[in-house]
Amino acid sequence: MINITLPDGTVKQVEQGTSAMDIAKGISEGLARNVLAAAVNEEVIDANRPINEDATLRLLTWNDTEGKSTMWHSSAHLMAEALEFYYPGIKLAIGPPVKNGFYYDVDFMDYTITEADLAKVEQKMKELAKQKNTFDRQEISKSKAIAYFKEKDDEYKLELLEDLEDGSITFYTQGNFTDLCRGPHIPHTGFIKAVKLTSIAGAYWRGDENRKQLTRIYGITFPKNAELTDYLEKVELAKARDHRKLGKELELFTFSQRVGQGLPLWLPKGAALRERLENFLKKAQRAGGYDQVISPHIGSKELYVCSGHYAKYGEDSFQPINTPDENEEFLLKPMNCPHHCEMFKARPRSYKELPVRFAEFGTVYRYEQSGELHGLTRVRGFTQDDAHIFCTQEQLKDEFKAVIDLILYIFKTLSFDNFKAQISLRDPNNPDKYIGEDANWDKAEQAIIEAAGEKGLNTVVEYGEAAFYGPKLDFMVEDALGREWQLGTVQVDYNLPERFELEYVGSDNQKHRPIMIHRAPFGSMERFVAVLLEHCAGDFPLWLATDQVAILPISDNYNEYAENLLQLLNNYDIRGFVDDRNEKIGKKIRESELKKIPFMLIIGEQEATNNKVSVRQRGTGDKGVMSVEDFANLVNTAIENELALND
RNA sequence: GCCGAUGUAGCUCAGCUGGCUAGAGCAGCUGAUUUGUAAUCAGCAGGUCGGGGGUUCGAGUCCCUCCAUCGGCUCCA
Repeated sequence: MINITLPDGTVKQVEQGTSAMDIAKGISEGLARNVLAAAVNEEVIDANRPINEDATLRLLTWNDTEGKSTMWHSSAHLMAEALEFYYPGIKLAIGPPVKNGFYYDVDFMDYTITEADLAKVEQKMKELAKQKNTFDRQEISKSKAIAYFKEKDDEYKLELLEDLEDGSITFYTQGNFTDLCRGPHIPHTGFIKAVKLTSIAGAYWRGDENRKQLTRIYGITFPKNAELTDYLEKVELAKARDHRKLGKELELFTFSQRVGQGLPLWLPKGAALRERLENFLKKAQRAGGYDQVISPHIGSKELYVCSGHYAKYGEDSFQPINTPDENEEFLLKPMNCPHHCEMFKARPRSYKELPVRFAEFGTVYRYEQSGELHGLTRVRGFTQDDAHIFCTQEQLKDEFKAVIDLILYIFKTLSFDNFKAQISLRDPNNPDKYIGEDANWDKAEQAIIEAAGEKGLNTVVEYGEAAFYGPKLDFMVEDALGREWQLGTVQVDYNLPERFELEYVGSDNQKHRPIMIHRAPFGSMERFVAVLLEHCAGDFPLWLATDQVAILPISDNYNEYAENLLQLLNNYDIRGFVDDRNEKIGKKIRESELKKIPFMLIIGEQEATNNKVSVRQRGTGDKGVMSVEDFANLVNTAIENELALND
């Protein structure tokens, strides 16, 4: 007999070799019908595998993320089976579960498959699912596994097998389909009730653009049809908050083929929004001891040769601009750091003035691959809320922590609660990607890890995500469709100070090399506005709203009173406009709501006579009649609350 | 850059298997209406159907090519 400990602490004694499914049946048949897999000692395995020793057990259902991914993994196998039915002889690469569903990478050989073909594959999957075929696990020797895939002529599986140890190789079979797979899988295909194949994309074998491009088919499955319907509705709702759609509707920005792809045009309302964000950050930076600087949009090629950027990115950048004079070459500024280094060098520096903090809303230009461009989140010309801090080794950690505080303040003010703090370190397997001394890298990585730890940040570490000149702490936020974007970033750099031979005179009257911190709390104005737009679905907080109030006269008899009101409100620093069109009040209200204006003032006979305003709030409706002063206080108090640091 | 898809008026869309002067709603303009918490009515104007080339008696519709956009991959100083 063995002891099985359940999550609630109860211990069940069962025969050795009992499966999680047997235990589930012992608890209730209903539960057993929902068990997709099992976490035995926190290792996720097939629910029908025997348990041979004392263990903790969690029965995994659709409500567990592991349950979902097990189902999606099995769904990838099911899709592969359906694909082999229609396209015999195709070669299968890998088919894992992902965040929302699964995919399978397939070499379709001479077949062509388009999105129109997906419907029949879906149908086949449903048909196969109904057969309730079990997923049968089989341990197999490496030589037999190789023989199987040689027979099948699948070079991808054979390549995967090269990396696997004999004795650890398993096959899973359901229906007519057998795949090399570690598992686990759901008990049988019947759990899959709803199927949606979402898209076809190209994907390089093993993520390497020099290798063959395979066809990736994405899909998602559910245990109930209703859940699929819900999911599709959610996706539609998410699309409604897409910043590209909202940006157009709210007239914040636009693009023009004639101007060029990836080059955003900020319209008046968008420019005003940006300005408010910039002023907000500038104020916080002034308090933090930063000095604003300004540098030009181009720089001599020599500058970037010195910084090392030219060697790294020169070929893949906008190419140098040549002047009428020979041998003069300038590059569009791809980053601000080299300029700031030259500013630091403008005169000798004393330890007494460190840290020096140069801040600049610096517009930079990068030649992003055309397929990479994406709304405002990935563009070719963008403005970084950049700053470079030059400090001593002793000051590094405190400076780093102050930057983290600044970023958290901004995120908090804008209610970005769901961010991920990612520490990006070197890829230990790929040291050639990076420049600079190993010792400096070690120091810099250590400083980031410590500072993040001391600030109590909940971080994840990603190896290989560092910049080529130094490690980073990045703040990632998801967009409406769940894609992650890097916003705020802090980077420690020992490299540029070396390359630019930056120096300060210490208290010992000796020359020392400062350390540099690159940081951008927003990341870039473009990407930040994009993510902010999707975050608030265009309902900006009051302090950021383009127009905070729409004054809506009931007829043009009250236009004059409305204009006077606007003047009054302007004196209270409240932004707004009078909708003096010859339209009915219902229409004016509707349009103000659609334009997401936070407050509406309805002005008619009563208000004009009593010198009052009738207040309507976006989304919530009529707030009653009040004096102009009371309304102004209402607005300004709300703004103060939005901007208050409440910790 | 690569794979797949899409591109019709400022916006959202219709236009069947190629066949008369390409339609609608909203927005715009003109006029009427003077209005009380999510769309007043009427009229007018607006499109080289993304660009170029081809097939055809005839192309928004079929083919080629380029451009842009969308979903991914790769990349992201």
